[in-house]
Amino acid sequence: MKRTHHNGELRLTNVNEKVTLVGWVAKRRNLGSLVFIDLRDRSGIVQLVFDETMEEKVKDVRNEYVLQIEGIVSERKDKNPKLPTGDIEIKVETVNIVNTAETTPIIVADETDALEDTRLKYRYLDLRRGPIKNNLMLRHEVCLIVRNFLANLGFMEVETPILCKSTPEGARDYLVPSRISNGKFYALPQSPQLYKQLLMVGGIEQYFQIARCFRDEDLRADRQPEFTQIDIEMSFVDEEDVWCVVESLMKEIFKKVKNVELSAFDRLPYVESMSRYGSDKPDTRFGLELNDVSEIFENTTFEIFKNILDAKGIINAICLKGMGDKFSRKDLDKLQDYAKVYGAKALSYLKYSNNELSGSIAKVVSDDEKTALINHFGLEENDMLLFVADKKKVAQTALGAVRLKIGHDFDLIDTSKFNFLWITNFPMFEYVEEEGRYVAAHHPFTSPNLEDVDKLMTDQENCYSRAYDLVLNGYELLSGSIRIHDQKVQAKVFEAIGLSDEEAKDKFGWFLEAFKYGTPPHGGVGIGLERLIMILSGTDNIRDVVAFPKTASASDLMSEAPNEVDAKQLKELGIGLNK
RNA sequence: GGUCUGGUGGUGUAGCGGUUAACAUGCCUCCCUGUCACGGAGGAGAUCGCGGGUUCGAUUCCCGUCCAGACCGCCA
Repeated sequence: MKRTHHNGELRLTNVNEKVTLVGWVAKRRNLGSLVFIDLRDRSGIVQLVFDETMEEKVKDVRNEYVLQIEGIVSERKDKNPKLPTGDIEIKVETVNIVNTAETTPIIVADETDALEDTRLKYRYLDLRRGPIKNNLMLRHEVCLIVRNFLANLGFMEVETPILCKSTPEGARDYLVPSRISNGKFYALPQSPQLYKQLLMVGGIEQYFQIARCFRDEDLRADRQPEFTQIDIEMSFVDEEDVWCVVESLMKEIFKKVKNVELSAFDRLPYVESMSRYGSDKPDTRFGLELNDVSEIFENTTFEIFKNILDAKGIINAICLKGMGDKFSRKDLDKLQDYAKVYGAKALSYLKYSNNELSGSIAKVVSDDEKTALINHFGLEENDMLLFVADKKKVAQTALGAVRLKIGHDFDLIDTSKFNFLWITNFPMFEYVEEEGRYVAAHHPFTSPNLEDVDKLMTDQENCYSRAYDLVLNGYELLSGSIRIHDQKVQAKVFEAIGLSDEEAKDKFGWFLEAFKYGTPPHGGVGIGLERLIMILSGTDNIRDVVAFPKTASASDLMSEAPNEVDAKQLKELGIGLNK
């Protein structure tokens, strides 16, 4: 179909040119024998003018009709500074109505109307609008940068299987029944983890893939059941090598997309991140750091604090400078409810005013303790302290969540910043009370810290790993690790998480078999592409950066997937219906 | 699995124990030669998500359910 220009690109320099344009009717303004039509294509909008000789031909044209027109680019008398093409318009000479359109359920031209569920049901109409389309274009641009940049560094892209063997540990798998082997199942990959490690065994040395991953877990504003990972793995490397590649990749992306020069990324060990921010993905664009004030209450007579300290819990506090008068009793109750969501039993507070501490625990805190608090925080008029006393992890995460909420609610966050932060030295294991055992905090192929290898069996609690996350503005942008390449260490790790030789062989034997034949030291990362695009585009909703996303209940409002299938299909798969 | 919020013309909202269910926008008809959120006149369009209960009477109150969203659990 003939077309000489893209609508949004026409400028004064095109004046007097004869052009052929195509697109959708974004808006029409009929002034009788003079008609204006805004014609939209992917590049933008241009105004068409139809004079009295043309009016008859377009009088039945409606929004979203598809037109092809020929006309002359002309300079406007009244320019529209709001439009990139606002200096010119097209005097139309011929018009071809290529297709008609019914009245659309959402008004494409009005980008504020319609709630998200309606927009999702008619996603193809939502895509005609600017915001989602621009995010997809940005995503495309980033993927191109990634491919070119990594290829130039010597990485090669390899596709790994989508139909995989189900791995028991970790996220819930999406299962695919096998028709040829009734009763057996494939799993969709949670990530290409095992395959990319086998590529390292296979001598690929530097691999990457823009890989689709699947996890059958509940959704969140930043989580979809299927998502894309920029997956990278490298042989003969340690942490510094991996971090260097990732940093330079991020610098390239931010330079090209945002024209921002990133400085070297900060690093923070996991334990310190938890104690200072109460999170392993801290937003460091603002302060309000957590303080462990347990020592001040060492000899407290306040029963609740005493019991918590006796049970090896901690008293955590944050200091809100000059904000005491910003919190009413009701606000503090609400904030306490918020802390309770994260498992805290209470959120206590003390306000400092007229050289005195008052508040929820003022009566049960001794004068010595008050003096110690005032000195510790250097309290001044109208400062306020918030406390969570609990098991260490609860005290940290609950107060960390409160910290973040206050940061958001009081606009303490400098949104112009991009704070990259490596979180390092993650714990190797995590104790799961329900199962009564330690599990791998990352995955069981993560290498322990070399100095902690001896602790694998004796002191799991204090065993740290060579896993790392890259955090950007409070989002976990990627996870990665240096993997185990030594079979003996691997066997110890399996033993530590209570996996017998037999079980390990049954579950991962196909994978471990490969490690017998000369495995290079290797490591890598998986970068969450959607989260990166979210931050680059400034949205906090992952659905805004996915062409056809799922709802919170993992369904597609447009196609109505998942759906019931024919009994015949199930029979072929050897799956019975409980009906 | 849990907590919370929402569901009213095509779309977005208002409302309320008894209404002719309101407003904006979109849609339809007519008028209009410089609009660009065009303007003007008129019109159509809603069993108030679904089921049950309370009540003389429920869109409104209660219970259940479905859908959408946020969060906790979960996400090696």
